[in-house]
Formats: sequence, structure tokens, C-alpha cells
Amino acid sequence: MAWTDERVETLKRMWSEGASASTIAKELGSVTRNAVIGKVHRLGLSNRSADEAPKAEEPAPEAPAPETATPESDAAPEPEVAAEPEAEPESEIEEEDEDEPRTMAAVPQGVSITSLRKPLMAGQPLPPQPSANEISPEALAKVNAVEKTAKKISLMELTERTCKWPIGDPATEKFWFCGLPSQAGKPYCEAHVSVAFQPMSSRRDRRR
DNA sequence: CCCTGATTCGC
DNA sequence: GCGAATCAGG
Repeated sequence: MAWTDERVETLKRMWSEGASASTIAKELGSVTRNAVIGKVHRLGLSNRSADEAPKAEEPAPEAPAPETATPESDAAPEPEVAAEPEAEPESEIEEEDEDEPRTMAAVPQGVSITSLRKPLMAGQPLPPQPSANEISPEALAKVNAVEKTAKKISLMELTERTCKWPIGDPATEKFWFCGLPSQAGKPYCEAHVSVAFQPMSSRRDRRR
């Protein structure tokens, strides 16, 4: 199939939105990711900056060379300062004693409720989120268990087959993605799907 | 092994 | 111009 205006438009839009070449290829159909990448390059938008006005000025390519007063012909006064006197102040305190059998809620300290409620990913079709989000205790417990065995993959390691459930606070070091095998077609693993998608019957007559 | 984009080059 | 093959990398 040829690159019609419409298809090119879709390509441009998705690419600028950060979609990967393979994702775009699937969306368009009849093309491979190679084709998409090739087209992207031909269109000259390999740089995903749809609008980057404030481009950092390149250092002057010209060599000023004032030649005003050069005492030494080739004296290169390099003090050679030791750049790294530091010895890695990395002392992460990571020891978490997990021997607290459900003292209170089923939410461990590493998990923020916030991340449980808004697992939104760019470029991903947003699932219809029921305004009222009631997660069953069972599902929550399962999630907690899963998060202990999660692969803790980084952003780069996310694929369409990995669970994209964020764990921890993105603003801290303790942030990663679940990474377990995702359910077919779903962005999350089984446990996280169960808390992400409510069967729409999470609210029974709670009163009786 | 899964994936990503970049590049090459015959068509 | 196109994109498969290949490359380089996470």
C-alpha cells in the first residue's frame, strides 16, 4: 500500500506522540516497522521534536584564535584536576523487613495508593475508568503479592507483552514497572488487570 | 530473547 | 521513494 496523505498524517501524528515504529506499523497495517522508520527518516522527522524552537546554540565552529599574546607556542596548562574525589555516596537503605503479616491494611509501604489509581501510559488506549474505583481486598492482596515478585523492569524494557503497572513513586529511585507477562491485549498482568479493570459490578448492595 | 531506532542499498 | 536486511543498542 502506498503512503497516502492520510497514512502519512497518521504516521506523523503517532510518531510525534511518541508511538514506536512497530506500533505505528500495526496501526497503519500493510507495513512493517522498517517501512515506518524508513518513511520517518525520509520525512525528516527522525527527531521526535514537533516543535523545538529553543535549540541550544552550537558552539562556534569557527576558531577565534586571537593570536594576541601567546607566551608559549604550545604550552597546554592542564592542571589536571582530579574530577572525582567523591567515593560514591550511594548508600541506599534498602533493607525492608517483610515479616509483617497484614498488620493493618494490605498495602505495603512501597506502594502508594496514587499509583494504584492512575496507571496511565502515554500512547496507550485509556481504559474506561469507572469513576468509583473499588478494588476488592482479594485483588489488592494479590497485587501486593505480585509486586514482591515483579520483575521491576525499567521504562525501556516495557513491551506490549509486559505489565506496565507502575510501582512506587516516579519521583524517587524506587520506581519501576511490574514487568510480568501481560494478559493478551491488556497492558497489565493478570493481577493488575484485576485492579485496573472493574467488571462493573464491584458495587453490590452493600447494605442489608 | 524481547524490543527500540538508524542505516544501507537494491529495487 | 520504498522497505528488507542489517546494524547498534537497551
